[in-house]
Amino acid sequence: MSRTQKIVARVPVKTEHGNFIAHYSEAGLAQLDFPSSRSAKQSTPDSVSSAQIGKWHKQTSAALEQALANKSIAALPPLDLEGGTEFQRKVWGVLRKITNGRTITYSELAVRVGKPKAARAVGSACGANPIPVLIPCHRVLASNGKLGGFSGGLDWKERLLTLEKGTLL
DNA sequence: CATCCAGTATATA
DNA sequence: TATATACTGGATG
Repeated sequence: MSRTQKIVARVPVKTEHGNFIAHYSEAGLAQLDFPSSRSAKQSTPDSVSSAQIGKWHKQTSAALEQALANKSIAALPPLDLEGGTEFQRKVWGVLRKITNGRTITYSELAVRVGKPKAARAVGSACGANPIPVLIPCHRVLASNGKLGGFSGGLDWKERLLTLEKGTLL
């Protein structure tokens, strides 16, 4: 996928689970990365360069903390989903409707976007989700109860689910 | 129970 | 154009 988005700021978000990195474009929050490894190349994150981004970041931080504390998210900053196809945006839209602690299967998700046979494609769409946690891609399970996979590492998916469901399985 | 296969949207080589 | 995916349900051995 070609993210032609222009990231104007990368700001670290400190949480009890680590240092996430929020990427902002002119339109809003464009991407969120899990702590460590992957984006260890965070070349000196541009500091907050405008009041608007500062405001968005405040919302992002709050939302992330709430999500990681198993609380309902009060507000989200505008999301810049420019990089997604229509199909992917539909999938992400459905994901955002999944309430705290609830899970869904890839196939049901496929049904909800009008393509009951596209469970596999749904998996790809989830993987393309630029904003994990806030767009709960971790609440999607395979129909047989398996976790499937997760971009940020299966350990995260498990951790998040355990956190939300109290006890997984 | 282990494989295989088609159907589907995207990405990558 | 071919292959590989965060899949699934059905067919086959």
